[in-house]
Parts: sequence; C-alpha cells; structure tokens
Amino acid sequence: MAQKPETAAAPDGGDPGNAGAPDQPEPTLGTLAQIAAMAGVHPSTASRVLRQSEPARGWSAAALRVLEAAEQLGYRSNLLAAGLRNRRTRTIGLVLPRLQDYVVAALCQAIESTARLGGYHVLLTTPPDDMTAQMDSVELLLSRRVDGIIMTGLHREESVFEERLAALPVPVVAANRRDGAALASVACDDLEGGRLATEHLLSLGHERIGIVAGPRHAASAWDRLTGYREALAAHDLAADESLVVHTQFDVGGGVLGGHTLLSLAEPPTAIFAVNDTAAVGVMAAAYQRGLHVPDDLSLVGFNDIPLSAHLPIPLTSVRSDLGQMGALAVHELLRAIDGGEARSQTLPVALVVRSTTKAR
Amino acid sequence: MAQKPETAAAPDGGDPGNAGAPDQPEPTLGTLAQIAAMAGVHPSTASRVLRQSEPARGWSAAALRVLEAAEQLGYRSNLLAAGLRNRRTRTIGLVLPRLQDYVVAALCQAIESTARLGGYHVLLTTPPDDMTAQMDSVELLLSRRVDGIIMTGLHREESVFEERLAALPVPVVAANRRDGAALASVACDDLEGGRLATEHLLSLGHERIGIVAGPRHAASAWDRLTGYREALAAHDLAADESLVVHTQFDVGGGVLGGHTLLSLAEPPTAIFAVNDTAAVGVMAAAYQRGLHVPDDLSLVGFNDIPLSAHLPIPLTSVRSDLGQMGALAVHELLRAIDGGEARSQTLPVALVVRSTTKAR
DNA sequence: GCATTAGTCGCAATCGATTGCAGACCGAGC
DNA sequence: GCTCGGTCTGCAATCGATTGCGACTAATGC
Repeated sequence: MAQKPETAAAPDGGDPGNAGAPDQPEPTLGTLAQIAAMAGVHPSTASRVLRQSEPARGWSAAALRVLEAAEQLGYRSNLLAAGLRNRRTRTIGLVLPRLQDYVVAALCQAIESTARLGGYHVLLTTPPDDMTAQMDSVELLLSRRVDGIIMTGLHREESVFEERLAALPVPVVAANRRDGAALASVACDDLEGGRLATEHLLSLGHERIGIVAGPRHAASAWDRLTGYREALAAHDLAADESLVVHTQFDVGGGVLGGHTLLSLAEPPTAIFAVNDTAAVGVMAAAYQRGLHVPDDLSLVGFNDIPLSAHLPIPLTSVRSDLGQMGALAVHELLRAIDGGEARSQTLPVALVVRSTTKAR
Repeated sequence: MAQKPETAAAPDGGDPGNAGAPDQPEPTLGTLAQIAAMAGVHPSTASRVLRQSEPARGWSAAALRVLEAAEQLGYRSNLLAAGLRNRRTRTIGLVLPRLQDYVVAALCQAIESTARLGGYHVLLTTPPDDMTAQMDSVELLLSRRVDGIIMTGLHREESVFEERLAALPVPVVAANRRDGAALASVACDDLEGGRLATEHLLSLGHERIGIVAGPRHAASAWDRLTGYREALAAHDLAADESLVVHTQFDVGGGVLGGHTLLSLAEPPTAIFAVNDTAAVGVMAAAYQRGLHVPDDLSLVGFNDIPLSAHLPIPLTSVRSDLGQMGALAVHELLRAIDGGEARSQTLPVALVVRSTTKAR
C-alpha cells in the first residue's frame, strides 16, 4: 500500500541544475566514484588516498587531485557501504530502559562521548523495563549489525536471558549491575555502598533503619539492599522485613516508600533510599507528615546526583562515578570487539555526608 | 593486520556443533543467500518472500521452504545492505546536547519510542552545547546516511548554521525551540508560558519579580524571558534588568541565579525560573539565606517535570508535554522524509499552581 | 483448445567502499 | 646498463539485499 512507482531521478540525465554553485558545500554528499572521475583516477586509488592519514613521502599529484575533489564535493564516506564490506560498523548498540532517570541518562551521555572518542557511533533504544522488550531491542540492533551492545536494565535472576545474550554473535556488556554468570559488567560497588550508608546511620545511633529498596528485579538495588542487611547483621540487629519496601526508582516511588515506612506502628528513625531520586521522594513524604529532616528522620541516598548537593537540605549520599562507569563499559566492550575479552569491573564508592543525617 | 584467514563456518559443512538444538536462535544471523541455498531457490526469491507481508493466494511451496529456512537460521535482514541498496536507512539522527537534563532525556525517550513505532532506529549524539560541536555531530550522522535529523540544542540567532542545516540533503527538524527562519520546529508555547508564569505572580500581588533566565543562547529560554517581559509591560511595570539573570539550566545555575537575585539591594519577592531544575536550585538558595518558600519568596518553574510535584514543597510550574513534543518532532520529520514538508508545531502550555507561590 | 492475463521465479545489475593481486614505474646499487 | 626493492595504480571481486526485465507456468475466458 502507498507504493510509489519509482523514487525517480536516480541515474538518469545530468545533475538537475545545481552545477552552478561549486563553492558551497554540495547538498549531495559525493561518492568515491565521483571523486575518482573528477580526479581522473580509479575509485580504489581515491579510497586509498582518503584513508591514508599520512603519505610516506608527500602527496603524489594524483593524490592531491583526489583530495581537492573530495573537498569540493564535500565528500562524506558512506559508512553503510564501508560497514557492509568490512563487516564492522563501528557502531555500538545501547539498550537503556528508563532513560529519564538521571542515572541512566548520565550513563548514556558518558557512553556516547567515550564511544565517539573511540570512533564509534551509538544506536540507542529505550525499551520498557522488562526483559522481553529488551530482547526485542537487541534483535533490532543485531539487524543493524552493531559491533557490540551495552545494556543497563538487565534484571537479576534471569539467567536465561543472560545466556542468550552471551551466545550472541557480538559481545554484550552490562552496566550498572554486578557481573552475572555469563556476562561481563561494569558497576560500582553497590554492596559496599549499601554497607557504607547503613553503617553511617548506625554510627549515628539509629537502630531502626528503613530502606526504600527499588524494584525487586533491579540488580544494583538488590546489592545495595544486601549491603544494608549485612551492615545490620554485623551490628547484631534483628532483620525487620517490614522496614524493607520495594518501589519504583522514580520520585513517586520514593514518596510511596517513605509514606509506607513512616506510617508503620513503629516507624524508622532513619531511611536509606537506594537512589537519590527516590530519596527526594522520601523527603517529600516526611515533610508531608510534618517530620523534619534530619531532626526527626535521617536520610541517605545513593549515586550522589548533582541535584542532591543542591537541595534545600543537601542530601547525604553514596557517590558513584557514572561518567567513569559509562566510559569503562565502552572500553571493555571495545576490547571484546577487538577480539579480546571484556572484563568485569567494580568501581569504588564513597559516602558523602551532608545535611540529611544526624545523630539520634 | 589482525586479519583472520576466514570467518569460517558460513555455508560449509554442518553447523559447528549446536545442530542438536535447532530451536535456539542461531548465534550467526544468516544471509539471504544462505536461506536461498537451503530452500533451493534464488536469493531474489527469498527476498521477495520475506518482505511480502501477505501472499496473494497462499504461500507457494518454495515460499514455505524459504520461511522455514529463515526461521531455522534465525535470519535477521542486514539493514546495512538494504540501506545501501535502497538509499534509505530507516534511521534518524539525534543531536541532543545536555542529555542529563531531564527535559532532554524525556524528549529523547519520546523520540526513540515514536521512531521505533514507525519502524525507525535512532542514532544518538550528545555533543557539547556549542554549535560547532553540534555541526560536527551532524556531519557524523550524515556519514551514516541517516534519513533525517532532530536537534534540540540549536542556539538562537545563529542563522548561518540554520541555513546550512536547511541545505542538507536530509531534512532537519528542531525540537524544543520556536521555529526559526529556515527550519521547521516543534516546541511548546514558550512565550505564552513565560507570560502565564509571570502573570500568575503579578496576580498574587508581586511586583518585583526576578527571572533566572537560562543561558543567553537558548532559544526556548529566551522566549520564556520574552513572555515575562511582555507580561510585565502589560502591567506597566518598569523593566529592571538587574532582575534578569542568565545562568546554566542545571541546579547549580539555579542556585547561582537565586543567590544573585536575592542578594540584590532590593531583592525580588518572587522568582520565575525558566526551567524546573533551576527552580530547585533557587529554592536551595532561598533556604540557605533563611528565606522560606512561599512565605518570603514565591517561585515558579517551567516544564513541570515529575520531580516538581513531589518536592517537599511542590513547585508551581508551567506544564509542557515533552512526550508529545518528541512524538510530534518525529512525525514531522517522517513526513519530510516521505517527501512532504515538515511543519512547525506549537504545543499548548498550562500553569500548574502548587505550593511555591503565595499572595504577597 | 487456444489466447490472454496474472503470478512466480531466476538472472544480473546495483548501491559504495574496500582490498588482494598484478603490472607499471621509480630510484638505487652493482 | 641491468636488476632489485619499493611504491603507486588499476582491475576486479566482495559485502548482502533489492528490483527491473524476461521467461515460464498456471488460471481464466471465449
């Protein structure tokens, strides 16, 4: 349906009529053949000249003509054709659910910048945050023949998918999640971060510490929760499961989690939110209930996003370097693309104490 | 260098060893030629079968064999080759500086989702927020032969670039910025939004209204500023340029702008921040100076990002539908790609009154 | 039964860049 | 003067999907 008879005007008569303005960058990016014709050489020669960075002993006359023709034509190599021939597209695919989340966006930005520096482009997908949709995205990226894939939304305990990803004809690196069985991954030390946050609160004398623990399927959140549990156990504090609330990562999730915890018969005196955005939500919930942070409630977040430092009451948080995480993910992926092995990396975290935590 | 003798295992003997599990998607995405060989037909036939959605009168025997072969091989069409042949990649390029900004990320997400629905992929670049870097990104995208480009970071009063973009061999649509001379664009009614915000404050009795006006080069911010000026003028209030502060869009910019305004000899009683993120920064600045919002200072933001509704003191803001903006940008771009003309669109805005504004 | 029509299939060219191979050409060394 | 090593070029094949053209088959109408 809606089928045009022909795209028309392809190889027929001479150029429509813009031959009159050769000084302005041509609207039609040329081809090697055009350059070759203009310079009076074979396309292969043109190709060699243009990809050769430095001529051993000065440019030959032909080479100079090629260079000039390319300049005049505003030539841009057709990476499609090159990719087809080379079986290498210099493109990496991204599967990043929840791109609106600052953490994901920052990761994305870092990945793109690093990839560009390495001469790679980035094909982005932001599927819904379920594994089926993510696998669909992967299929799409494969069709485009990306050289490798970075994913941030892998769910924990879904090793089926992980194995399928590992069996793909291109390497896959997981970011912002601890290394699983089959896939290399780059993440910050979520476990340690969870411990740090919790121990900070314990050291301030809090014993009833709630946690807004993110979605159950989120691997990073789960590790932070585990760190929290370990810290409590290390202090011989009984685990109270009513203090653990799973919600979404967004502000709304934080509000919900905050209200849930604060409406307990015996509410916590401190809350650890496994991400800063949710922590802001908790702050709002506390405020709505007439509680003052940090006087009535201590609060720790995670990731130390820029917002956190600039809140009316600056947020105590666990800092993770998202820029480095993204860069490292790209490096590991490129290593795998170049025939090496992607290695899992864990980045250090650090507690940044600000104004939302206070001794009991 | 690093040249493998042969990719091996293509159409030769039996599959390496996983022939025992034909149900699992093969790690090597096949080619049309392989399918054709397996089904005993010509590649062109395979191509026709696979792209034909509905067989006029049932599948022919050959077609069925093709389908089965494709299934068995886990065939994924090589979009590179198809794009080369068709001179259409079904890919749109994105030039989105400042992706960490929620506004940009939300736009990006909407664009990607809409594009995917339309059968398009998205090549993302997030260059630094200057026009030179953005034009470099455009060049890169052109090399990849994208079918069209969406940009969100175009600076105002840089018509040189705008004209160059309009002269490109592929259509370009600007998003989140009023239509300029040469380019179609999709934006919300920033002018009206600026007016609404300011008039709201005026109606509450404020007469000394400061504005944290974003970077000078930002077109959307400038329009909001203009709306602010118009509203003041309509109320016969003298323009006081010391009440206009240009900063970055991020929280830090808001903090800076807030402090600047609040440290004036005669500080404003209300502030309009042209984006919510900066508004949060202003709130922090006020808090740091011992001022209470909204008792001592009224505050209006712009964009109504999800965070705003869930702040301890929910932010009054001008709502713009970023999801729709992204979707519309894609629609207009696709229209242009299909040979039509991209039309500029302006989306309505609405004031959402919450708790940061109060009568004087 | 024969001619017309519609649909199917194979052939080969095409999109544009890349690269192995082989011939041409250069200067140098004997 | 001749040969050797090295560089520059051209030729042609290749990557994989698509499509116009022509041949062939099947179905329909008279």
